[in-house]
Amino acid sequence: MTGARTSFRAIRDEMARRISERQWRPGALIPGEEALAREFGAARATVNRALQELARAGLIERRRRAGTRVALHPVREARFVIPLVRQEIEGRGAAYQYRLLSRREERPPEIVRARLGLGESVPLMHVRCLHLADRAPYQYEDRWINLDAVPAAREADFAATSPNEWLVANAPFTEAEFTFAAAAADGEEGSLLGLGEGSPVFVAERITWLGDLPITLVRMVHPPSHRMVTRL
Amino acid sequence: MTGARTSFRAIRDEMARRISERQWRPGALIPGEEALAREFGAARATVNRALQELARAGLIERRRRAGTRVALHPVREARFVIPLVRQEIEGRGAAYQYRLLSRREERPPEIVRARLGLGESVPLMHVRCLHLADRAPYQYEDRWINLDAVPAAREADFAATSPNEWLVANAPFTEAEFTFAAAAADGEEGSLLGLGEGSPVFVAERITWLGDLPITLVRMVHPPSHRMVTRL
DNA sequence: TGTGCTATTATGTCTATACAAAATGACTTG
DNA sequence: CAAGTCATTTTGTATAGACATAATAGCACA
Repeated sequence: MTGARTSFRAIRDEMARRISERQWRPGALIPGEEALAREFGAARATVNRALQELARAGLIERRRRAGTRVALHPVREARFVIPLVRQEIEGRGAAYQYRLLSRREERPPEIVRARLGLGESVPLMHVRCLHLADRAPYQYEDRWINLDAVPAAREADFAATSPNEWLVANAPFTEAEFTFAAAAADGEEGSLLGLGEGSPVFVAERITWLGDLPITLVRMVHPPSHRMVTRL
Repeated sequence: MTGARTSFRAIRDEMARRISERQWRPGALIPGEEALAREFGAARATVNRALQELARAGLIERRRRAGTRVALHPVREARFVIPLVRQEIEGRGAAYQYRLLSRREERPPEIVRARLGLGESVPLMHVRCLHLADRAPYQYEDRWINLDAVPAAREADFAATSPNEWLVANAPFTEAEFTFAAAAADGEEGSLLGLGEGSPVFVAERITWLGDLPITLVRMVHPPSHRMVTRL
C-alpha cells in the first residue's frame, strides 16, 4: 500500500461518499471523532484533519460540543484563478500586445477616493492602458494606484511593463475584492475596444489591500465576446 | 494570550508578514520546517500546518527535498459562493417572488445538445421562469433538464418550487462549469427584465454533472444593475 | 561521457497524548 | 422563576516521535 496506514484522504473521500450517497443525510449528526477514529482504525488527529477539509469545502458544519452535521444546503463555492492578462491571452495561444494610453499623478474623482477609503490629500497615480490579443483589443484597463502605499510606482516604467505585471511583482496584497458586472460602454471605452457607444461590455473591478492599506483600484473592461469560465 | 502556547495562526501570520514585507522575497528559499520550529519555539507539526495553509493560499510553493520558496507570481484564486436565487434576494432584505413562464418537454436546439454532450434522442425538459426582488425583475432563468438523469423532474411542480430549488434538493451534482459574460438582451429577455432590446445584461451560465451524466444547463440573465461581488 | 544507483534531505503524514475552548445542560441561588 | 455557575462533552490545537515519499546530488560504473 502507498503509505496507507490509512490516509486522511481516504477517510475524507469515504465520508464525502457517504454524504453524496445520502447514507449521511443533510442535517443529520454524524459520529464523533473518537467513534470515527475507531471505525477507520486511525488516530483522532487523522480523522480530525479529514473532517476539517470537508468543513472547509462546505459539506459539513462543526461546532464544539454540538458535534458535526451534514450541511443542509451544501454551500458550494467555486474558485476562479486570478490571472495576469498576459498569461490569460498567451494561454489561449494568442499574441499579446500592450499599449500604454496615459499615466499621470492626478486627483481622483470622489467615487474612486470613496471606494478606496482614502482622504483628499493622498496622492494617486492614474494609469490607462490597453491589452490586445492577436492585435484585437482584449481589455481596457483603468487603474488608480495609492502612491502612499507604493511610492515606487512613481518611477515604474509602465510603457515597458503593464501596471498589472508591475504591481504583481512589486506590490503584494493580502486582501482583495472583485466585482463583475455588465455595463454599456461609454464613448471612449467603446472606441478603444472597437465597439459602438452603448455596446454591452463585461466589467471586472478589483480593489486590493495590504492589511488595511489600500493599494490599487482597477477597472477592466472587456468586449462582450469575453467569457469568464470556471469549474467547480 | 489566548491559548497561545504558540498558535499555528500566529506562525502563519508572521510568515505571511515576512513575505508581504519582502523580508522573504519572491523566489527565495525560506528556512526548513525544523529551523522554523526552533525559531518559533513550536513543534514541527505546527509549523507544517502553518506552511500548508500558506501553500494552499498560493503564497509559497513547497517541494520535498527542494524546500519551500516564496511564490514568484502569487497565483491567487478567489472563491465565490453559489447561492440559491431566493437566498440571494432575501439576503439583501428584499421580498422574493417567483413566476413560472413555461415548462415543456421539448427538442432542444442543437447548441444546447452540444453543450450538454447529449444525443438526439435524449428527452429534455425546458423550463423558463422569472425571479423578482421587491417586485422588480431580478433574474430570468432559462433551463434545460436531462430527463434521463432526473426523471422525477417530469412530476415536479415548478409552479410552486423554482427549478433552482427543486434541483438543489433533488438532483445532487459533483461537477459544474460556470460561465459569466456580458451580452445584449434579445427582445424577449429585455421585455421580461423591463429593459429595452439590446440593453446590456449580465449572463451567468451553469452546467452540472453527476459524475459523467449531464444534469442541467441553465442560463441566468440579470439586468446590468446586477453585481457579482466576492472577496479573496 | 553519460547513465543508473544510492545516500541524503526536506516535506508529508500518522500516532498517542495532553490540554484548551466552546457550547450545552444541569444545578444552584437569589 | 430567572439568572448565574459549573461540570461535561465535543471539537480545536499542540507536541514528540516515527516512518514515508519525493527529489536531488554525487558516486560508481559501463
